[in-house]
Amino acid sequence: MSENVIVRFCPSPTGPIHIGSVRTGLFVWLFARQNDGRFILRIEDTDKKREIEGGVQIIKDTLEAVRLDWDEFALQSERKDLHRQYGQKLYEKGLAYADDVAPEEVEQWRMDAQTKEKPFLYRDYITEDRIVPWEYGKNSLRLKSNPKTYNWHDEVRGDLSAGPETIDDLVLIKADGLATYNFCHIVDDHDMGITHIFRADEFISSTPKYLNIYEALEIDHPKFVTLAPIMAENGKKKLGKRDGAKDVLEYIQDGILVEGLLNFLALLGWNPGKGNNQEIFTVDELIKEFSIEGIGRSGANYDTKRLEWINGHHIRMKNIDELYELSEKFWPETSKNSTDDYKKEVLGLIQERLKFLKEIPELTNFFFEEPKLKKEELLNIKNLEQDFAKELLKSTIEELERSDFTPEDIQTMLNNLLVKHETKPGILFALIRNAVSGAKVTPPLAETMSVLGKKSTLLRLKNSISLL
RNA sequence: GGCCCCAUCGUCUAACGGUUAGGACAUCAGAUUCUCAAUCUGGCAAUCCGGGUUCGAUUCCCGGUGGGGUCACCA
Repeated sequence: MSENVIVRFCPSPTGPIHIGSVRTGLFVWLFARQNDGRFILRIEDTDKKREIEGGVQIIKDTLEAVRLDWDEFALQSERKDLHRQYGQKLYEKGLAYADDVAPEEVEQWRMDAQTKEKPFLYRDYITEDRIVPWEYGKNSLRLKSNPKTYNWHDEVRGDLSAGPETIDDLVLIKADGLATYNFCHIVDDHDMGITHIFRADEFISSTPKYLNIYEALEIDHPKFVTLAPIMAENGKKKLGKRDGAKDVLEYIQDGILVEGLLNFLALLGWNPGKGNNQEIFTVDELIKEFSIEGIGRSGANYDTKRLEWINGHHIRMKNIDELYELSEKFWPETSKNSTDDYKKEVLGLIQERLKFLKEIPELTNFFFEEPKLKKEELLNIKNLEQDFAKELLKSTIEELERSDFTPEDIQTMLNNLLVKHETKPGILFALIRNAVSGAKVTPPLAETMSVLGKKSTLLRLKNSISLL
């Protein structure tokens, strides 16, 4: 693409960041990195009523957690003098005005429009005599709009247009002296030299209003790149905070890898196209392959199963040392006295069946703690007689005492036992699995016992005999 | 309600007028000397409806339907 790509991601500090926002951030970031451009994190904090304590930090923490690094940071509220200057310019040109209509009255106008089943347009209600001199910080400044049909081009949606009925006299600078998003994003984008605006679907309908402002300001607008919304799982609603949209940090806390999450999000609304069926991407591959042409038009449903499948791939792509490092916070309490080497071996056994790291405790607990078995649980195997079970366990112990406990050797001995007792793996292996792990689900037996070690394995086998 | 956007298997999507409509997730079988997973093989499964344009429409146009968005001194 072009050389001097400058793009921005603009969350507002109103709470946890959900995946819809991060998806937008990811696309912006990928585009910047791909084009050796500049990625600006600009916090839209001009609504002080909605801002929450620590909101800015949450945004920074979240982006850091998913490794979207920014080249420049800005707080929009600190740029209010610039916004004021631009507002002043419009005011002097007669393209903006202040009025003294009270919020309550505006609310009445709105109700009136609603009763008439018409869209509420401020310009239909404001009258000349209500206009007053603009006093910055005391009253608000509104655009004197120029209602007409606007046509524009969107990099994803193509040619779009909307008629004059969508144009209105919106507030540019609020009575508190801070600009509205509608105004200051335009000023800041222009001032920062933004080349592409990535944003979601819901901004299409306000774009004509923005075009009106660009025109009044006599400046060009960046290229528009519209992203389709992400819909809530199972639902047809746009994914929002109230629809159970999860805080992105929660995914990380559940042990979804950053690579997995970004891979998943990238594929929600983008694909390499051209018959390219690749599903699993590293971050570097995403940077390389990403393209605006590959961005889809229609909304995508968020699908947990797919996220887990993708994440499983990324888990398996890690070598054991990397994965072990990532797994640090996920081990069960019972493992605290175990060595790193032992835990690494355990991890190696479960790596390929892990979808996210929070599953580690349930899959590994028996490696660290002796099973507390009841007799019925031990014998809960089809057609298994107690006496035969006892015989099998005794025989298993005798064999394994002579083993060097490599998985291969254990497997050989297990096979011998099958022949010797004329039984099936479904019975013998299930019995041993019960005795050794107390778990219904484990990695393959021989490997499990090998990692567990000779001493521990034999002890557990003996303990289970004493139950019978 | 006005305006705007969107529409292919249950889900994510490919096919930029000509394909037996492809892939993936999920699901269902089978294989892998045992469970679970991974892997492999196979099955099920879609062009919202109606009109055009065209020799030919998933693809282009119009209308409907459905879904989403928007109409704040929120972003």
